[in-house]
Amino acid sequence: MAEQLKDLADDRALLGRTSTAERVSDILRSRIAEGYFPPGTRLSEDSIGGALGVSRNTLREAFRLLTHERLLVHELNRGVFVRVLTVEDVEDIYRTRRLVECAVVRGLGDPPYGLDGLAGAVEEGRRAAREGDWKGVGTANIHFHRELVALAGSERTAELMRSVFAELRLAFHVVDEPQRLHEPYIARNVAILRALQDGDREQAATLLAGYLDDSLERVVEVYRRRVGEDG
Amino acid sequence: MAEQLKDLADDRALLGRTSTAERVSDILRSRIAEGYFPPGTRLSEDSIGGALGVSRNTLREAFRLLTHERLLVHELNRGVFVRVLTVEDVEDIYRTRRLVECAVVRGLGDPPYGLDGLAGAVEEGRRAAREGDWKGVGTANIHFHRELVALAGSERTAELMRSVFAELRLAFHVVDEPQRLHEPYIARNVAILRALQDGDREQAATLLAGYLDDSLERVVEVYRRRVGEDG
DNA sequence: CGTAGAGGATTGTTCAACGATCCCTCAATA
DNA sequence: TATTGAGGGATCGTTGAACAATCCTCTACG
Repeated sequence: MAEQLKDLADDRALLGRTSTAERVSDILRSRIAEGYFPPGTRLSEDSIGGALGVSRNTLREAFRLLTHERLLVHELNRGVFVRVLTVEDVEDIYRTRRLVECAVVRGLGDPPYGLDGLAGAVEEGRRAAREGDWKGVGTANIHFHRELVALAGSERTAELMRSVFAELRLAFHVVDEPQRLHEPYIARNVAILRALQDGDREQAATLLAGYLDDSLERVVEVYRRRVGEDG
Repeated sequence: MAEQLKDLADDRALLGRTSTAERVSDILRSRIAEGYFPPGTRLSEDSIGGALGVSRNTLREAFRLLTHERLLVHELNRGVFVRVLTVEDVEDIYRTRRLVECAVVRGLGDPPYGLDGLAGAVEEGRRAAREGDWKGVGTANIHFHRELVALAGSERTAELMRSVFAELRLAFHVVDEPQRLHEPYIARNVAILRALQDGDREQAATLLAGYLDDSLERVVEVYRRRVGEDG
């Protein structure tokens, strides 16, 4: 009986998630992720609310959710806009990634670790690369690093990094050269995974730091050309 | 001229931030932080909205802001409550702190560092202790660690930890033995500061890790007695 | 003593309205 | 020509009200 009650309690989370605002924010989030709403786009309450058939209040709640995820920015009396990352934002994202991801790797206990998720993300990336789906490679890459952070076993840390990765996607979308951006890192993810499988945390952390530095450099280089102003 | 325009641009951030919902959430946030609304308190829409003279819609928007910050929990059809942390929450908070704070210290470049903020927080704690203001000691302690995180120079990391520290304050209010909780750590903060002044990052990180482990143990020990259920 | 049900109170959601603010346009002026 | 200022239209911010859904309490009954 206690077991069944526990299962029901788990399902409850699914039920409670039936909020209209959350569904709206899910829709908008994927629209933003796929580039349907490019960075800088203004999201009007009237037009979007009308198109989706939800009230302004509900829509504003959805906006607030996405604003908290830093995907939208809110300007008083002007509305919400899809975030346009500055170069400084990108640098801060990588600064945070380097800090947290390397700390996660170095802070792992003794092996073996649960590396199934990481291995799955690597495989996902290789498959996408074979099919020439470079955006898919980028997504798999983000999955890899999300799984990496999950190894720390901290809900709060995982949530922070989830939002950081979502932001990073905004930058990728501005750059829009997915192959050049993501292809080189498939092999490096494999190397990191291998180091972890060998239980060599220090080596994995070193590889990871190098990876992040290179990736930042590459993103920023293209990014500067794209966004006119500095940041 | 360009200089002056830059200064003005900095001030602009101050101008823009005036939304009723945000001001309300500021008020509630500090009320919660100071313990005026202890964990578990239900925040009624009618009474609070009436007392503050804002409409239900606006108040609900403020509630949502604080819910996103994890200071309130929302129960469907029952209202919002000041969050009651579980033991697991406390453990995850300290897991995150240990990960991030130690990584910040280890990741510092070469000395000297800008340690004025840290030194100020230490002094603030000592002064509060002299006056027997143990809650003030706790506040100063949080300031110390906030300044520590600020050394990383990452806006995102700082914001994450700000919210983590705000959560932690909820736990302190439940425990409500401020002297026993905070007094032992004044000296340890001094030691950490001294290690940093000497440029010995590794020593500082070790002290910090020990500090956090002890603090967690102490909080959890008292916390288990306070909250009836497990967590 | 335990349970079912009625009633009151509170929240969930939407809508309409009004004031405030911003943006754009256009004319006036130096 | 470039700058300033006024006006109009659009959008946002906030409120108040309305009604449905849900929860809590208390009563009545077996």
